[in-house]
Amino acid sequence: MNATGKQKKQIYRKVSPRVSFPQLETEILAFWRDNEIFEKSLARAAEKGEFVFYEGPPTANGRPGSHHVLSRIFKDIFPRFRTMCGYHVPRKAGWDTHGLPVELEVERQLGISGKRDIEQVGIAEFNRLCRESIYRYLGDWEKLTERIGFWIDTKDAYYTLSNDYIESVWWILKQIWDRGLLYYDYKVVPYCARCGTTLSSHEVDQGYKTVEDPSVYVRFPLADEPELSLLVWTTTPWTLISNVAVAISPEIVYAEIEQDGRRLIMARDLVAKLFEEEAGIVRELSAAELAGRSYVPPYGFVKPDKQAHYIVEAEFVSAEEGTGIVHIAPAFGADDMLVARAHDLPVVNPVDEEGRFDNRVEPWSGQFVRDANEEIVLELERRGLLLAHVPYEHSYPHCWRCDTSLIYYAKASWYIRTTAIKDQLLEANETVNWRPEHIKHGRFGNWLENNVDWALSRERYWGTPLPVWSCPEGHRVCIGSIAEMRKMAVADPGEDLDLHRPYIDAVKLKCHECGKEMTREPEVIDAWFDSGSMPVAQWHYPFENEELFKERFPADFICEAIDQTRGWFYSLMAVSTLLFGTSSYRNVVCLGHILDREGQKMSKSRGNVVEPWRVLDSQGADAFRWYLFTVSSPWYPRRFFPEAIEEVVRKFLLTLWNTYSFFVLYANIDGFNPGEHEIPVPDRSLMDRWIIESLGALVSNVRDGLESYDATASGRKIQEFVDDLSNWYVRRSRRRFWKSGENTDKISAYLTLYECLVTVAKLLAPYTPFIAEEIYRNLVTSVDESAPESVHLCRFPESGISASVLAERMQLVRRIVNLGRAARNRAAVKTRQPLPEAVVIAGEPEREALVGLEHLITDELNVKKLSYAADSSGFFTVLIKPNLQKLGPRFGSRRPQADAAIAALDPERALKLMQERGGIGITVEGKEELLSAGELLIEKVSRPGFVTEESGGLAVGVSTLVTDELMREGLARELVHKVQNLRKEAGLEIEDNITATIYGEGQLVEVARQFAEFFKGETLCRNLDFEKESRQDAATITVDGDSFQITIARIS
RNA sequence: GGGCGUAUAGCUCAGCCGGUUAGAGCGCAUCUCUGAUAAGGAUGAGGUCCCUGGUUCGAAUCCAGGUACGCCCA
Repeated sequence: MNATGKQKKQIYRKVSPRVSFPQLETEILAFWRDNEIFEKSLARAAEKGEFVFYEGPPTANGRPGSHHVLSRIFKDIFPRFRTMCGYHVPRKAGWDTHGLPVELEVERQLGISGKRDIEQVGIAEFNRLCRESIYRYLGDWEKLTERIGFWIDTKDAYYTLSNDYIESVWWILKQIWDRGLLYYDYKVVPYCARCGTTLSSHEVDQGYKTVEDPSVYVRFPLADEPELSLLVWTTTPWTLISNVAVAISPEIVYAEIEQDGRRLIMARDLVAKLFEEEAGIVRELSAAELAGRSYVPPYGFVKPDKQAHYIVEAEFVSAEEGTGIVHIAPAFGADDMLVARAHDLPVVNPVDEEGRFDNRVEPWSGQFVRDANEEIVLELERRGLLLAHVPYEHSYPHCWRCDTSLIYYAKASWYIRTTAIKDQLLEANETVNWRPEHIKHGRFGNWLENNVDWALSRERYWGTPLPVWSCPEGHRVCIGSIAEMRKMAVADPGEDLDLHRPYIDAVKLKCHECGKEMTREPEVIDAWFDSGSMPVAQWHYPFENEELFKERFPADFICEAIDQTRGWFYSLMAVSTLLFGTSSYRNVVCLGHILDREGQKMSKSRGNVVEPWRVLDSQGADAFRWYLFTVSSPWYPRRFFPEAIEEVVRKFLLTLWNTYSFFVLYANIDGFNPGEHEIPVPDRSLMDRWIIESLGALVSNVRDGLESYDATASGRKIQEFVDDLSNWYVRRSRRRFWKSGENTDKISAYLTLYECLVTVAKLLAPYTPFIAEEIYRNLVTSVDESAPESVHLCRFPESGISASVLAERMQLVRRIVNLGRAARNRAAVKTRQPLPEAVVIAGEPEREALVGLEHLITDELNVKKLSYAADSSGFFTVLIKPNLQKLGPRFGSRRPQADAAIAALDPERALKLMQERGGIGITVEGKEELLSAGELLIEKVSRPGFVTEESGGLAVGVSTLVTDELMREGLARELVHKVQNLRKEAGLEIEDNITATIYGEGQLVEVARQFAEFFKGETLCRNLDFEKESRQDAATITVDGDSFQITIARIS
């Protein structure tokens, strides 16, 4: 019996209700590390086989931020869950180490900018610094990864910069080459002629400015009908020199017009826009009539090597502005290049890499193209080809480094013909389970539908070198392995060759066809190809690990943020589809972004990034994780700021913690060991059965949720359960733990609470692995030596509980309690003051549902008895309302009249009729209509003498009659309450016994005498004495103006 | 410019199929309970359900067009 205070050995480690989660987590981390728990979870027999996870390699090119925490914990939770379900879930880490961001970081660090600068530094040195730069932040990443509890094997990580990795990538490229899908061609890119460099779209975005360009309307006479001209519009006159065709749209109607004695062709709908007065339309022409006709080009500096200068049809031509006839210069426009490809047009490019006309363009040779615009316009005018010339203001990109206006320029690069496997890609996508679903046929599906060939090469330095060598004769070879390269090498490159530039560039091969020396093509490849190759390259397949690769392909689960749809999600799928014709992943969780408090994207430049360590050090990883898992659906963008996490700590983690510490406190006092007792659930109280059933429902819910990759809904369910457990089960069961002696009811309560806590710990293990471990270890491993040493080595709970009506019954109890409390509040009577009666106004079904649960209501409301009033007549005001859900469909547009007829009924009479005859007639637009019971809603309220609260058809009245006896009992409870506070203030332990002496006289002392036994039982008081004299050094207790003095002392 | 997503209380979010008085938590005010609790309960203040139009007896919900923000593409 706890009240005796006899000392027993503490079974469980004492738990302070005050806890520092960050400190606790540090201890748990040490436990995991020292005992190799992660390794053990991997080493266990996998009953259910492999569950394959692929780590999308982060670029460790800067410090990790809060958004990385988001993706990394989602990468963690599902593998943890699957592991607990009996799968073997290897988690190989990986690092994306190549690419432009790394180079830019090094450029910044060196204070240089651009390719010329880099080459001045030297590629060897530059790449050495790139390599260094990657490793600089790796430690930060590993530290954060461990701290947030992301279990991934960083010791066995793959690095995209390793020779093994590169060799696998080469092998993949060779497969693609052998199928003829790797080719070299022109692509039009934004280009800064001054810096001599291509700009990425991101860089282009940074440099848009509003500028004024000449916009010209130029005549292109038809070859076989020179007096009739096509009217062409352009804002880049300098590109006219490279014209090879004009494009028209099949959607547009064209017209021949006569203007100032000239006959012109242009889009009919633009005629009025271009010429202020109505121009003379001679006739209309369809695109089909025009297509294929030849015209006289404006310039003949460069002779095209293919058929050119005729009219083609293209979808992109619009009738928004211009003339509906678009001049095509494939070297200087992306759309133009597409048209050129489609029609096998020549690419004419008389512009050098510095943006100047070459010597073929005699008049302007050596001049920067945009600077030549003005003279070109004048020259056109002299020849009578210029029809109009108007300044045109528009937004145009400039180089963010040097402010030079960019040109679009055809650069040759290497492509993978992904368009050839588009159908396979679409098929592969069908096999993937996307979360959220809309990505599949939305963003990602659309992207696949609009697939264009993969621009693979980059004229850069720090990346996987393109394994293509060529000889002066134009023979080319793609190398698929180091061995192959060795065999063809002119001079053996040595064993420890770094496959990066510049070392690989020095390797020369001997051409199989002509015997001449082959040099490597200078490009490196897109870093996305590296990461997309990871299913193969992480294993150095096919050079080794064949078994491993086969076992771990494809992935069951991957997870990244939404910006990866065109990034890793695509590159991963494209590479595996190219190689094997299938997707490399089955399930993918696509996360939204983390925004700041204002809904703006977090970025370094805005300075609104929340540093993850700030959260981890003050609130801990579990809090961070729980917040991110449960605050909203992970695929929505979510606003985030550190204070938001405080709520999670208070609301969830501390509630759980206090429930746990409550259990440990009492279980230690009672020496409760679950292994020593067995009480079948059906033999326990309704309260116990209720919470066990709720737990069972929770288990199935969480299982279902995690199986379908939804952590949020089930996380919220856990939170609700913990709230119920703490604020209803424990709250209502507290006296059962406190009761003296050992009895079935008390043991039932312990067993029940124990089972709830242990199960919740297991359910939480994937979510909040730290607190779950703490609770599990203290509650389970302390009493069961055969239990797994870590919650993460346990099996995830299974639900064997079938649904019953108990949940609904308890729900009813809680609704009644809520109404009763509301009523008390309204009557302004404290809960400590007992009241004679609460009346539940409800029907027979409710009455039956409450059998066996009444004590919960009387206890909670502090009333002497619970009674029922089923028959409401005479006690209530009755209200009737139309049931719109039923009457809407029935009456349709006549419903307002029906509403009016119902409103005109006498509610009392209507209720009576309804009860007696089951129906009531009304008149709607002169027609008799019979309403049945379900078609009206009936509400009842209030009863004289009681304070009544009503909600949702249920009402509870509380009698406010306080008799003298009840008042004295209320005072007694006040006394107990005050003395309990004294005990607390005196620092007494919960199980300490005391003696007490009361000094003084008056009503309050009389109450104490009358309720002495009650008082002694509640306060663990062995001896209560009374003295008449008051004593000034004692504590004073005052209730309602009456007071006495009291001293208490602990019995040792 | 195009595609996809998001918008509900001061804040973070629920709201299924169209239905009656649009909810929860936090925060604020007042009251209250408690020998586990940093907790719990009650009441109150707080809403242009982003805007406009449409469908419907009835729209936060469905449709169309817009606005703002985010991502991707051009």
